[in-house]
Amino acid sequence: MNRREKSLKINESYHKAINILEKTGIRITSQRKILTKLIFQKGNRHLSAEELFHEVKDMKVNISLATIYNTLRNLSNYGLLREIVVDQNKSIYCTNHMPHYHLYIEDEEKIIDIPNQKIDLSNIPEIPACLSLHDIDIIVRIRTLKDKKIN
Amino acid sequence: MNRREKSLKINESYHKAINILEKTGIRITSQRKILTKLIFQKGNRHLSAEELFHEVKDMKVNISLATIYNTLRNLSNYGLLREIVVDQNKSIYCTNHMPHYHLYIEDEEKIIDIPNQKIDLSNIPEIPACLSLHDIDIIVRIRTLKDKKIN
DNA sequence: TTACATGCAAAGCATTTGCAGATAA
DNA sequence: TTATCTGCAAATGCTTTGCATGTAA
Repeated sequence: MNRREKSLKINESYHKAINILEKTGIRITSQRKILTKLIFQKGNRHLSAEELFHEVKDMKVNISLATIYNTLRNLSNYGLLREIVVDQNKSIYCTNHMPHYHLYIEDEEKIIDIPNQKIDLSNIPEIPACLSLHDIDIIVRIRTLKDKKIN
Repeated sequence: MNRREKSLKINESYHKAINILEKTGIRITSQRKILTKLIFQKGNRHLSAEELFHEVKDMKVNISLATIYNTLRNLSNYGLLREIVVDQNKSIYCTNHMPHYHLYIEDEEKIIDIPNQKIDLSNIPEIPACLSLHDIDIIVRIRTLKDKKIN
C-alpha cells in the first residue's frame, strides 16, 4: 500500500465513523469531529483518554478531558471503539473492529491484538442465547508475580 | 462427599493456605488467620473486598477495610488468590487455583469459571519466553451494548 | 429556537498510603 | 525486643457528573 492509498484508507475510516455517528442521531460537534479524526487517522491503535488528551493539546486545540471521556464512551457504546479495562482506574480503547482478542502484558502496560482464529472458543459453555445483543471481549493477561509464589 | 469429608477438605484448604503463608515469612496475625479462614472455608468462590468486609462484620469481628485490601493483595501476590479486574474500580478475587478462565457477564456482574481445556490457546503468539515467571488470566467479557450498535 | 454538548470544577469510588499505636516471633 | 502489621483517616487517580454557557440542526 503506497502513501496515497494509505491516506485514502485513513480518510475512509474517518468518514465511515462519522457516517455511523450521524446515523445514531448524536450531534456532530467540532470536538467530536476532531477526536474522531485523531482516533481513526492512524490506522489500528490502542489509546487511553490521557493519550488522546495530549494529542489534542499537541495540536493546540482545546478540548476538555470530560469531553474526551464522554466521546470515548459514546464511540464505545456505538461500537466504534472497544473499551478494555486493563487495570484499576485504567481503560484503553481499541480501534480495531475486526474480531480479535487482547494480550495484555501488565508489567509493560502493553497490549497486543490476537486475531481471533488463534483462540478456539467453540466449547465455552453457558453463553446466553441472546448472543447477538452482546459483545464478547477476551483479555489474556500476562504478569509477573510481585512476590514469590510458593506451592 | 458427605458432611464430614467436606468439612475435612475445607479445613485442609485453610491449613494449606496458612502453611503457604508461613513459608513466605509474613506474620500470621489473627486478622490474616480469620480472613484466610473466611476466604477458603466455603470451597471455590469469587468474592470482593466489600463482600469479605461484610462477612467479617457478620461475625461481629472488627477488621478494617484497609487490612482486608492488604490481605487480599498479599494472598494474590503469593498465588493463593487470583485477582480479576472486572470493571473500573472493581476487583473480584477467585479462590479456585486450578487452571481456569473467567466468563464475566457484565450486566449481571456475575462470574463463571471455565475449565481451561475448553479454550485452546495453543496458537497465541508472542508470549515472552520467561513464561514460568508469569500468570496468565483470561477473561471473556459478555455485555449488552448500551446504545444501539450501527454497522 | 431549543435540545443537546461542552468545559470546568467538584464529586465519586474502589483502592492505597501515612502514621501512631499494637503485636507476632 | 523490634520489625512488621493494623486501623483510621486522608490521599490517590481515573472517571463521571452538575451546572451554566455554548451551539448544531
